[in-house]
This record gives sequence, structure tokens and C-alpha cells, in this order.
Amino acid sequence: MKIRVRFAPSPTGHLHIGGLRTALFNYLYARKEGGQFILRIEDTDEERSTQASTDAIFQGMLWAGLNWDEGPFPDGSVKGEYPPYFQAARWEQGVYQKYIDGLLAEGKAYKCYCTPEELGDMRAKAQAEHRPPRYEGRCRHLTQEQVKRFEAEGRKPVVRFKMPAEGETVFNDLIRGEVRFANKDLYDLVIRKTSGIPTYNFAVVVDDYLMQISHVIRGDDHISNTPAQLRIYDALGWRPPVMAHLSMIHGPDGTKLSKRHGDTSVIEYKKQGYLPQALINYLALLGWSTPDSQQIFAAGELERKFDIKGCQKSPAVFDPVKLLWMNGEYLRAMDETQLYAAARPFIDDAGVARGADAEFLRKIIMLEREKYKTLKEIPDLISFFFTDKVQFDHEAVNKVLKQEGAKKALEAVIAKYSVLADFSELPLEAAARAAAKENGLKAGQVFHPVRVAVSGRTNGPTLFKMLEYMGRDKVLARMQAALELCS
RNA sequence: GCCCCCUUCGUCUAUCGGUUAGGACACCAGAUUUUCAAUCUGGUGAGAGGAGUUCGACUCUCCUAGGGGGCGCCA
Repeated sequence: MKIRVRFAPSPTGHLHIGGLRTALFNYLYARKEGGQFILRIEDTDEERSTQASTDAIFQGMLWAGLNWDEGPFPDGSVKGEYPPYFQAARWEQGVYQKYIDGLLAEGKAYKCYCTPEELGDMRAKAQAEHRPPRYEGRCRHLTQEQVKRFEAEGRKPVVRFKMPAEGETVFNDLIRGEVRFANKDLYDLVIRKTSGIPTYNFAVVVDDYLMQISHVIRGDDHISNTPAQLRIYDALGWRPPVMAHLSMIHGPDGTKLSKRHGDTSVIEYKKQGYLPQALINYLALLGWSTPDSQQIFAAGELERKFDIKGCQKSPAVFDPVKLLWMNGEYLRAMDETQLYAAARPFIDDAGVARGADAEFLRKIIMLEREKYKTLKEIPDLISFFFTDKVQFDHEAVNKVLKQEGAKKALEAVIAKYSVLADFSELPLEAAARAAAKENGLKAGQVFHPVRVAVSGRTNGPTLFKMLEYMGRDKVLARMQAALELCS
């Protein structure tokens, strides 16, 4: 069997973490099995679908590196045999209507003239009477006269699919095993809206079949839609794809991940300085694992090791702290060139290091690399190298420069450094230690004031390398200026 | 209310009838160190509850409880 999977988002907002995870599992399954990964835009919601959302989905997918084999692309091009991969446009081409007509002709579907208000009333009444709030089939057996009257009133019908009243619908989910639904719990769902546009539950069936999707991998919030869709496959005489329902991602409070939990758009993670590889690695581990619980995956390794058998049935809580750790791991694993390239936009954006020499900037970035958890925090961590005047942290000044002996230490170091022949790491350290010894100070009593004097902070890179990179002029000038802050 | 799904450390998970229940994040302690971080070592910490099946259950079955999802002319 040819493996064909799809990610089918509706363009009604940004691509979020949950959507990206679903896309990722489809992508990985396709890559692992040597199949095709298809992107299809389900824009049958005329009111909420927007072009901006479609663009955002493209952008998010591309940034995350989830390249699709078939579907529409941001430049307007389309790959694959089933263009345009937008359901609304496919509807305009008449893709769905013939199947609806067929069901109507065979009596497997019927027109329903109930208005939204009537439906609302029925639901409310059912709720009040403790009955399930679903459509009871009022228009299932309308007489010719009734239809005529409704038509005369100008009512526009929807088309509903007739669900069987008895029996069971059973399917074998790749992740959950056998799942059974009693048909009596199904209801006659709308497959064509008054606008003529098919509803989601109908359009997915038609498109998945037409596009020869072999496996439907989606969130388990779709489990309850599955029996209805299976009934439609059956009515159309089609063989359904294999179903695989992924567990949901939850927020810390145990409910489905939503905006308030940080299910922010994928692009927001980019802006916050996350690496796409790190996000992807982290997401792959939400609801999936290898038999040995491997944590970090090298490039291409997920594609090779992904196995749907390793998918978890239970929901996973999104843990931003672990994501942060993982991002740090990826940052530390980058080489100088990669890190520089990744960090540069954030540095430019922050307006730090304007006009700095690229080689120099690269060295400075590497100096503090083991501290980075996100790219976004890099500018702040290195900014003091480039400012004209040191921005002193008040706490640092009070705790260090105001201490007894600080002034003496700085003066001694200034004296040494002014005449130091080789202004590089080792001699700098030796000179500082000598200054300490000669003045009866402990090494720390000298090192700390020097650090604060030149950087304004108590935390920073390894001291003498930092001084070396900063250069004699700047170091001396800064220490000189800091003397005024000592008491 | 009805239907469906789920249940191993705080979190992500391994285990596929016999293990001192393993790993990772986080946390704690120690080592290293000029700071922070990184790194290394060690530690705390789990099978929801109850019945079965079995020589033996985290693992299989049932019940209970808890959690989640769905019940639209949204997808």
C-alpha cells in the first residue's frame, strides 16, 4: 500500500503547538514509511477562514522544517495531482456536489429545512429533558407538500446524512486498538450547509478518499467524529483509511492546551529565540518515545526512528521548562558559524553591537554560549562589550565596588595592566593574582571588582578572556571610571 | 445529561506476566570554579482504588474513582 498522510488545518488562526505536533507526526510517519506528506487547507468555514491564516500556516510549517510533498505553497504554486488542495476552491470546482447528489438520490441523505433558531430550541429542550442535544431527524420524512411549503417560504435547506439507528460502528485505531460506537448515538449530521458548501465531516471524507490518503493521523478530539465519517465512507461505497488518533497536549492544569497555557503560535516560539529543531525534538517526545526513551535526536534521526507504536494513548502535559532545556542543548551543540548565524538577527533586532566587526562579535557570542537557553537572551548577555559607558547594576556596585579593598584592588590592577606587555588571558590573570598578593587581598577580592568595573555585572563570562577580548584601552578606561563608584 | 477516550516519579516516558520498576526535565546535595552557567557524581521521587485470572501482576479482565475529549449549517 502506498503511504499517504495529510495535515489538514483550517485557516482560522495561527499554527499552534497542537497543530504543529499533529503535522509533525504525520510528517514523521510519511518519512519513516517512505510515503507522501500532503498539506490540505480545510477552508470550508466561510466566515472564519482567512488568507492571513493560510500564510501563517505555511510560515510555521516551513520554519519548523515540515516540508510537504503535495499541496499548495506560499508562492501560489501547487504540487500534486489534486489541486488546488483548498477545499473551498475544490467546492467551486464541484468536487463534492456529485457525491451529495448521489446520496440524496439513493435516499441516504435528505434535505432539512429546520432553521438555526428551531435547532437551537430543540437542543435547549432536549437538554432540559436530559436527552442528548442532538438532531432527532425531524425532516427525515417530509411529505411533498411540506417540502413545497418550506420552499415557498423561501427556506433554504441543508442536506443531512441519514445515520443508521441500530448496530455498531467499530474501527481499529492504530494507536488505541478497537473503538466501538453504538449507531443509536450517532445523529443525522449536516453534510451540506445552506450555502451549498460541504461541512467538515463530509469534505474530509471525500478528500481523504479522492486524495488516496492511506492513514489519517489526527488528534483524539476527532475520535467522536470518526464513526460518523465511517458511515459516510460506507454509504459512498468507499474503503476508509487507517485511523490513528493521537493523544492531546494538555496545559499544566490538565485541560487541552490553549492560548492561555502558552499554546502560542509557532512563530512566537521563533520570536522567543527557540530553534526549530529543538521545538520539533521536544514536540516529538510529547506522546511518543523510543523503547529506550531517547531524548535528543540528531538531524534525520527522528525520521528514521519514528514508530507509531511508540505513541502514547494518554495526554501529555506541555512542559515549557523542558523545552527550554532542550533548546539550550541544541544551542550548545551548534558550531560557531551556526550559532552566529542564528543569533545575529536577534542581536541586530536588539540594536546591540551595531557596527561591530563580525569576527569579533562571533568570538563574543561564543564566550557565553553555555549560558544560552534561547537566542533572545543573547543580546543582553553580551551587550556590555559594545556600550560606550558601562551600565552598572546597582546591586553589583553595592555588593562589590563599595566593599572595602575594592578601590585598592582596582588601582593595583590598573597599575599592572597599564604596563602589561601581553594583554591576553594568562598574563592578565597572573597580573591580577600578583596584584592581589602584593596588597594582601584574596584573589576573589580583586577579580570581582574588576568584573563589575568593566561589565557592570556580577555575572559574566570567564573574566580574563573577557578582558582580553575587550582590549586594554577599554578595560583601563572602565576601571578608571569605576574608581569613582568605590567608597 | 449522553457517548467516547485515558490513568507508572511533580512533568515527559521505558516496561509488552517474573526488573532493586529504567531514563530525561525539574528539584536537592556534593565536586569543579574568579561570578553565573555548563559539566561530573550522588540523592529525593511513581504503577489511582478494589475485585478477579495466575505459581506470580504495573503488565490480562471487570468494577469504582478521577481526569480529558466530543455532543454546531466550527474544523
